[in-house]
Amino acid sequence: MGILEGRWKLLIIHHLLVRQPRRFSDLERAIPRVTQKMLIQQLRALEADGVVRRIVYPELPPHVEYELTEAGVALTPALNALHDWAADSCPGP
Amino acid sequence: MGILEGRWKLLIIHHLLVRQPRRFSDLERAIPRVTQKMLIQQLRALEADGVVRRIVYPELPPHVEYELTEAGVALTPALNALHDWAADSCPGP
DNA sequence: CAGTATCCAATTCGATACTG
DNA sequence: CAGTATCGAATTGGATACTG
Repeated sequence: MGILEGRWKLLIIHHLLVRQPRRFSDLERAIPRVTQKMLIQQLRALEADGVVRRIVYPELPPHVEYELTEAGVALTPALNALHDWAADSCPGP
Repeated sequence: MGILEGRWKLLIIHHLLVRQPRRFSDLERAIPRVTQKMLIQQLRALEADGVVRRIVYPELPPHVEYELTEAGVALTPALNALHDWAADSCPGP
């Protein structure tokens, strides 16, 4: 375990679950306060953990897409459960 | 969100779900590589987040127990889902 | 037993600038 | 567009010693 550590991984996976695939700049826009550095760092980590797949289209300008692997998609129930919990237990006005 | 960050929180909650309540030294033994400092630190954070309740028995020697609040118990489905996912997606030989 | 207190190393994170 | 490089600040984590 420990695969889901880091402030951004859950958010990244969440946004990939909402819409797939996503381009790098797409994710950048979807997650407002993340820096490029953190985004790429966490994406690489998720890739290394087998949760995210990186697809490069050798075009100009560069085109890279990210999508969830099967293992990544399999996180859906867990993320939903976490989301529900957060909605119930961390109510905001 | 971000309540579950930190290396130990999920472990602490897990052990509290397994058996409640737990004394401090209990948790210390249950989580081998945690230091006292980190354990108390994370427990305080969980307490502040309303996930864990701390109960002090004014005895000698001191006696303190920790248990999950309702919000903490409500994490059960999420933790189970994560556990299942880990079992499926991070297979070890 | 259930913590505190210190000190120090390692890691994380953000801002900024630059590149193919 | 999709990164890489570098720096420094902040946070986190561990070891150790001590206390009511």
